[in-house]
Amino acid sequence: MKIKAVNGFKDILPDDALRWQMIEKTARDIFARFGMREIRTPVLEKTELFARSIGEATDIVEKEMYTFVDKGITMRPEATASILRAFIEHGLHVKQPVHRLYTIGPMFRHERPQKGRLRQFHQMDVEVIGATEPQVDAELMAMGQMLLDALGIKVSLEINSLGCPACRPAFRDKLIGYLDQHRESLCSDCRRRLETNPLRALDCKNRTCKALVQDAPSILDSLCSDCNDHFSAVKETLDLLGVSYRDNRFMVRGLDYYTRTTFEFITDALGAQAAVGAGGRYDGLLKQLNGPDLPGIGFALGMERLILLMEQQEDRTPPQQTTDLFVAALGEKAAVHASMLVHALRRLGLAAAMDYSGRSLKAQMKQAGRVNSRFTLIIGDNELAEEEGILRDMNSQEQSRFSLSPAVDEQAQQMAAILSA
RNA sequence: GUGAGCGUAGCUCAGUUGGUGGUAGCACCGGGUUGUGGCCUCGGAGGUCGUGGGUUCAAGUCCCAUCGCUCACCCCA
Repeated sequence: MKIKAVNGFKDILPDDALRWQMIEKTARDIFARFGMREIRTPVLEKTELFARSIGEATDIVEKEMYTFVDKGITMRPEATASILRAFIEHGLHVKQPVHRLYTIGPMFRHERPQKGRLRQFHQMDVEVIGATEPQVDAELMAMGQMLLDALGIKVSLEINSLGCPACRPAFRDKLIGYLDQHRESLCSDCRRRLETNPLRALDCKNRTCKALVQDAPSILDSLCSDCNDHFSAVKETLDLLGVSYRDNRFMVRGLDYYTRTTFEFITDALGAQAAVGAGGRYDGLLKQLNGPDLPGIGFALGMERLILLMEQQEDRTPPQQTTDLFVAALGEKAAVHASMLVHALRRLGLAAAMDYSGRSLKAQMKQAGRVNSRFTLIIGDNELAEEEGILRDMNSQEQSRFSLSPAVDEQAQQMAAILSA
């Protein structure tokens, strides 16, 4: 029986890794423009951290976590909790009033894998801690949009407000009242949600529930004046920044800690997985974790989903690794010269390669093409005798002579000059 | 946790109502070009048909089980 990767865990092979690097580079660059600084936290945390932040009654905590029961530790299902833990543990808040942080890495959830959903998946996660201003909410969404634009991914942005502890309970009661009236028409899931998390009935996909919910009381009508002002200011700022969005009063989030602003970047191109990025404000969460009473807001982008969309939507060809010079050597003496030259070139910062198997020139040329070599230097017995190799431009197919006579280091300098011209 | 579908070469896949010898393309190796990649052409190598059992004169093909994968529900990035 063959040993294979475990279900829901995927290898990222060399042909794909360059795309990952490109996405991460683009993200880091844009995050830096917004003053975000990287933080890296462990993938393992005390189980209690996630239970207390994400919420005991959420699906994630109830049945999706990879937990070492005997050790009381869990592989992170999301990044926010870990970042806040680190923030609190190291007392970062005393250094400055507002922290802008990001992290990129793997998350783990024990769900049934399907398109765009894995058990180990990767997120780019951004958190701003210590700022309550609605402009920050809008700025984060604008940043997300900027990144998605840079990657050539088309999505739409939907926003909502979930209110705060001052106004959400009243809405919750109103909603329960309404749903209870129509209890008979609700699907079995929603009848259960009525007890556990009535808000989630709002984005039920069942057709009759969907219709029913259209006439349900709207959270937006129940917001307290502070929350209402906040939400208005968020939208105003989005308008100012030229970020388009759509109100979606039915959008709720699967994590308990969200307050006020929530948002999702969604697509219809990924089957059941609509959200490629999502987040929101969590103003009471730090205090709840025994930290300072600071507001926070953040969001995460799903790397695998971004990649699926890019493969589907992109017009340009994916990046490929290239080689500056391939040296094709014929015979042992030539191979010795080649290996010294290749090493000297690498010392100078160039990507140089050769083949040690002593195969035919044709085979070596083929290899040069395979590694996307810009130039190939051919060294055979004739060339050694004349102390001049043949330098071939692989694109134009033009060939010229290259002196092999001075010291190897000087040849490398010469070559570097030619390659950078 | 629930439901459906699919497992043939490294990859993508043919395989007709069960009928002898398992396709092809891509990729790989070699020749045509005795020292020149991509294109062309010729050849080569590469398989326990997921695994186990059953039906049958005969199973890649039908049945059962099992393992694996995929998609969907739920939920989520």
